[in-house]
Amino acid sequence: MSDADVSMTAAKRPGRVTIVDVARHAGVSKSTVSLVLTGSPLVAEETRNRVSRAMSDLGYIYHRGAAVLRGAQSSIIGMVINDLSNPFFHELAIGIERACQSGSYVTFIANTGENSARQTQVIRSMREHGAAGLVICPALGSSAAELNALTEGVPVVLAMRRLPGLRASIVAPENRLGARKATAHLIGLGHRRVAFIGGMPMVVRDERLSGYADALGEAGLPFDPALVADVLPTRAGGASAVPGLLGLADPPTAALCFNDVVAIGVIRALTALGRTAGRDFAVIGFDDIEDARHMVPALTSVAVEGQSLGERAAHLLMRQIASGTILAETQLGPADLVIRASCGTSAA
Amino acid sequence: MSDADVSMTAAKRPGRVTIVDVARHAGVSKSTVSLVLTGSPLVAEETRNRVSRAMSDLGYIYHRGAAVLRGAQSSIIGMVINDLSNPFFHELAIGIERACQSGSYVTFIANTGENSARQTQVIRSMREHGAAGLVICPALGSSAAELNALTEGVPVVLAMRRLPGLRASIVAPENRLGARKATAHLIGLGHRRVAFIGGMPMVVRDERLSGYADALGEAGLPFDPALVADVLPTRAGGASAVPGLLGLADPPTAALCFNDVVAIGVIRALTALGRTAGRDFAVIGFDDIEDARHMVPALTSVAVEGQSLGERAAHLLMRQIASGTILAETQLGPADLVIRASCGTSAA
DNA sequence: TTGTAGGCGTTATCAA
DNA sequence: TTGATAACGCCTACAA
Repeated sequence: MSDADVSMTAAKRPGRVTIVDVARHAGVSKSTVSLVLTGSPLVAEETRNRVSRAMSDLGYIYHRGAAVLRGAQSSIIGMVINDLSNPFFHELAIGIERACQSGSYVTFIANTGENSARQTQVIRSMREHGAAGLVICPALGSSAAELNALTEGVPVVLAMRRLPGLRASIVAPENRLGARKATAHLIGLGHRRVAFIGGMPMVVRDERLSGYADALGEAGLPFDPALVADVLPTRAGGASAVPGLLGLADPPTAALCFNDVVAIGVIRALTALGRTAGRDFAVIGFDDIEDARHMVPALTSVAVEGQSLGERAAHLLMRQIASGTILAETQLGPADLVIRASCGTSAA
Repeated sequence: MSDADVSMTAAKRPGRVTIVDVARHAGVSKSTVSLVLTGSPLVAEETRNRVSRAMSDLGYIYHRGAAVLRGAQSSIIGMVINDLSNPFFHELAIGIERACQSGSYVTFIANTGENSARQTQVIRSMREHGAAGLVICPALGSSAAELNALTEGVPVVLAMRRLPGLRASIVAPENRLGARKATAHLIGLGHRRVAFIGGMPMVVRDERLSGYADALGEAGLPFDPALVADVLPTRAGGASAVPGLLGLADPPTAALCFNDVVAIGVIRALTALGRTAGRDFAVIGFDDIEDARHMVPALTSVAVEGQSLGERAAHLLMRQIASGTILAETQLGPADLVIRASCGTSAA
């Protein structure tokens, strides 16, 4: 009880207004203010109005941290995204956010940039801030064991990318089926040499590659490793694969790309080499980002509905938070081929 | 791998590990644990190790909310973005996030979708969660008075969009100058009828329109309201303006677009009408989003460096948070014309 | 170098 | 219907 403290208090910051201040101003106890805040029906109409007026008079702001400390449910949902510069993940994030808003949760977002060390940091940080649940698109090289430890006690939904061994729910598209349909379409157009471009070693890529192989097998075509280009799933990665593929002794006439961003890079590289996608070379992407339909030529792609995938992930998570259970449930979304100009109408 | 639901036993509700648990496990007092947490040099090496081991043994997670309640600095920075589906704002957000990370702040993001009621909600929510500062791209129709009340006591930096009357710092590009340079370039190519497409009534749009008018005036050309299309700053908005403009008695041969997204819509509409941007009609965008350089034709645009703008906004904010002051400082960033194919090399 | 005693803003429990 | 009081997990004194 020092005098110094008292004078400091008097000169305190733009004094944070607390329920005690509100209570004094309204002439009630702080318990009553709390009852008003939590919307209790026990408080008299007259009193409620007086308290509400006091709150706006004083510019009171609810201190959620204190409430959570006392035991209230946290309303924070954390989103951990591997690559926000890919428009697809951005669409996914919008969907998650929309659903969270309608459930009156607040989203926390972090971009890991495929860096698993950074991912560890941000997940820890979100937990320190009391996140009630997490939607994670794991960065490349994530360790399931580490993530399990890090997310102990909170529900987690993986979006798009599975991570074998992780105790979490999963929302993802039918990658294998989608890739099979796309490849079959190219084969149906008369292509016999179809490349698969892009993607790093991880489940999504393996699934899409399997679908590609499925379609080749069904058509009696050989799986030629020379036609599979392991490049970064970026525009630059896609572009970098093209010269090598076209320089093969028996070059491909079509390609299924790991995602739309890669496809955009491929189309750009083709253009630079004087070829036209959809006429000289068929290109199909994956994800069907919004840009796909606005490109020239418009990009044929496998639509996975990023926004609604995000919404479903968020709903699945919110359900677990509300029920206090942690599930390991898998929801598969559609992957439908949307045919546009970039794959042409028949083999060149 | 079945997708059947596997529910794990949930909710060991009363099981939060606190510093008291850590202290007991390590055989020290909770103050000592606190000292270790805050990195105090006062604690013995041996003790520190024992405590650290106890923390990882028990899976302890720091409770930042409790620390903030006690008086620690909040490490949350809120980003309030008007339209995350525009790649430009996404680049801005990445820049903000990167800077915040390097300052060991955590970002909170919310997309208002140009809805000012929603903006009020999310700002209130961020404050309830103890945000130390806010970066805001105000939604259309924001009220300065309301925002002033809502952000009382925390530093705010407006990014891109000013809001007259708001007590806040501002980081924005030289819109007027950039628009003037772009328009002058079109005029220099021989165009005499230059349209301005897109944008809603707000400061950014007024600035860019003023720059456009400046350049017309300098060249002795008239400002013709018929050439100014007030459409939504979206792809669809841009596309919708084209037929009307081309149908004028004395149609434009070039257009400066409010932003790149609008320009993309314009180019698409031109293509649909059998015209080619850069050959039959010159198009310049604004912002220079990453996609601009990958389009066909590549989009001439006014580069405003979204990521570095975001970084500067974040730095300005963090400086204010650290110093405990609230400034109203304006920082103007560059707006440089990047010439690519979409504006052609001479008037058609 | 470590331990003890509050108190931050809120809510839950009990009384009144 | 409202009020007093005790936590929640952490940090800042101050004492040992």
